[in-house]
Amino acid sequence: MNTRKQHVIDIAHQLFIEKGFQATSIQDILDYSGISKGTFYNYFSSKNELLIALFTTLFKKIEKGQDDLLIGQDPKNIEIFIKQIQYKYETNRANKLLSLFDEVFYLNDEELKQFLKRCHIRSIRWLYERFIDIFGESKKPYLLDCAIMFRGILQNNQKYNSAANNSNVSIHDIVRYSVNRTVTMVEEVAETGEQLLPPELLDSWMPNCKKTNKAFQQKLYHSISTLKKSLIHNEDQAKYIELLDFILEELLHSKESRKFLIEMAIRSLKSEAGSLEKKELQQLEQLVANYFKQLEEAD
Amino acid sequence: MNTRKQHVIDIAHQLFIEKGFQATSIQDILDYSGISKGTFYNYFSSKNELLIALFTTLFKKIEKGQDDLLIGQDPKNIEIFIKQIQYKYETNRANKLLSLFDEVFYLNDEELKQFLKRCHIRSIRWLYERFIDIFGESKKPYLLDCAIMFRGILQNNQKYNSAANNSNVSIHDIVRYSVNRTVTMVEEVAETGEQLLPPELLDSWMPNCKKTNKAFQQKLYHSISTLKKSLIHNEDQAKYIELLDFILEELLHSKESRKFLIEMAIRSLKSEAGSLEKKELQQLEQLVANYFKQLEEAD
DNA sequence: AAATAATTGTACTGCCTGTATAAAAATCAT
DNA sequence: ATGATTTTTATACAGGCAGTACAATTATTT
Repeated sequence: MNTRKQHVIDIAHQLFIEKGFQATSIQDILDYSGISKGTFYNYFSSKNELLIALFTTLFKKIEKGQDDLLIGQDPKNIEIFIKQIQYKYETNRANKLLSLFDEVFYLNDEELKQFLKRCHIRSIRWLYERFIDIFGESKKPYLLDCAIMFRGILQNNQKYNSAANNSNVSIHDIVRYSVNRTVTMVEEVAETGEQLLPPELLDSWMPNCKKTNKAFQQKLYHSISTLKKSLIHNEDQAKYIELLDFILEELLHSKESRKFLIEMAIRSLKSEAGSLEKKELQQLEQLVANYFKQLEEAD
Repeated sequence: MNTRKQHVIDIAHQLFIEKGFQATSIQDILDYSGISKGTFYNYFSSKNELLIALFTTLFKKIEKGQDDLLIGQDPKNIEIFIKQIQYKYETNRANKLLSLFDEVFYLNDEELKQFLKRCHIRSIRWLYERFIDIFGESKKPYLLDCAIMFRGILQNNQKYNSAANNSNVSIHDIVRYSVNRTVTMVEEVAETGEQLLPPELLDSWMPNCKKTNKAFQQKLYHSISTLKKSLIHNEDQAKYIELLDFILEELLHSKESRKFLIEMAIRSLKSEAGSLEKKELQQLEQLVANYFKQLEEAD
């Protein structure tokens, strides 16, 4: 990667650590890195893209560090696992990755959200597979649940421990404590047979990005809600809202959206709309047209 | 409370559920509730204040609901506890409270953050005290850890279960499963004597809001970082940054800030500052003056 | 040296939160 | 009921933000 671009990422990372993502303006990044706005948008199409680039490099680094710890070692050895987790959390802490991750997850950007979800699932899957190494194939049906709970236990212990900053407990202690709890849990649920989520779910989570679909949903939702808003004080409000809700429903929740119905609904709205809504309706029409075009291409 | 004001809160709540807090603009709230901007800012001093008002009413409602379930019942009975937790999570889900809470925690507003932290600690304390009811005084030293871990287990189980929306596991099952794990954990740590956080910490967390202090910190930090930024291309950058960092350090991390040193530092900066920085320096001076005044009043 | 690509500076759009204020409407006190 | 006070409205405004547009300049390739 371009060293200049990497330099911008590093500066941004530093600023995100100090002030948080949302509190850091693009102008801040420009001032500190000494590049111009044009160059920034030549490198990244948006602030969120920069964040994705940052996360990508950090996650790669962490994954590599974790994998290196396993090389030439016995995967069954739980001490290695502890070292791996400890490494991850120490790196996270140094980079304030967890806060950043939390802060950013609920931003109103489908692409970013999908990316973060994928990272998330990836790390759960990693845990799950390491648990198979450690606890054996026979415990498999319970290990997704245990991976999820281990994550919760560790994360919360870590969070409250750093809140109690006077505490002299080290990350190593926290990891060991959390692992100890998990070992007992695995034994217990394997004994009683209790299960919440079957591990097969992981497969259905992984490839299922549907990125374009989600982005479409967001745009669609935005368009419909703008239209609804512009109708608030209209006398035939109820009728129009019904039509808009129908379009939404038909596009998102029916197995196969009926194109002619939706087109008819939009036409009907257009014929009675004021000039203000007309522009928005045209956008909606375009959006729907693109959606169907894309569907046909996929066949 | 004013019914009109409550109505605005309800409308806002609905919008936050549908679109999220950040994606809902004040204009949206005005349009849907039919009030004017002036009235809005008469009711709430900011969007964040509105959110605090919303959280306050919701939390009160949940706490009351939980307490009502305990009336006339045996506090030792774990079934009642399960019902209480189930009630809380069902209400949370209906109100999307957890997402809202997560979304909003990292906004750049100290007052809001302090408020949310207090809510957080409050709920952990509630768990801890219920655990004392259930598991007995003898287990007390381990019950803060267990409350924290229970929260993590439950929250994660719940999160992944709703992600796997095809799952037919009910909230009740998730709560019961999580409680079962916790019961074993309590026994285990009481046996082995492992402890991360002593419960006495709760007391030191609770009253210690230091709201004004935190708000001051935020303003101070902002002021210093603006000044730093304006010095980026200054030749004596390093010297000034050193001075600024000293002021920050002395004000925030020394037991008793030495007023005369800080005033001297600011004077020295002022004497050599450009006109641009002068305005910002004056604000910093004012901020520091107010801080010391407040300290003296507190004595 | 010419052609191509990267970078800069600046002005712009459009959205946002929050402020200011004068006019209108509603409520209260006498 | 009327005069005083508070609440509400409408509207314009300030300042900050992300992102776009584009012509002028500087680097890099060929």
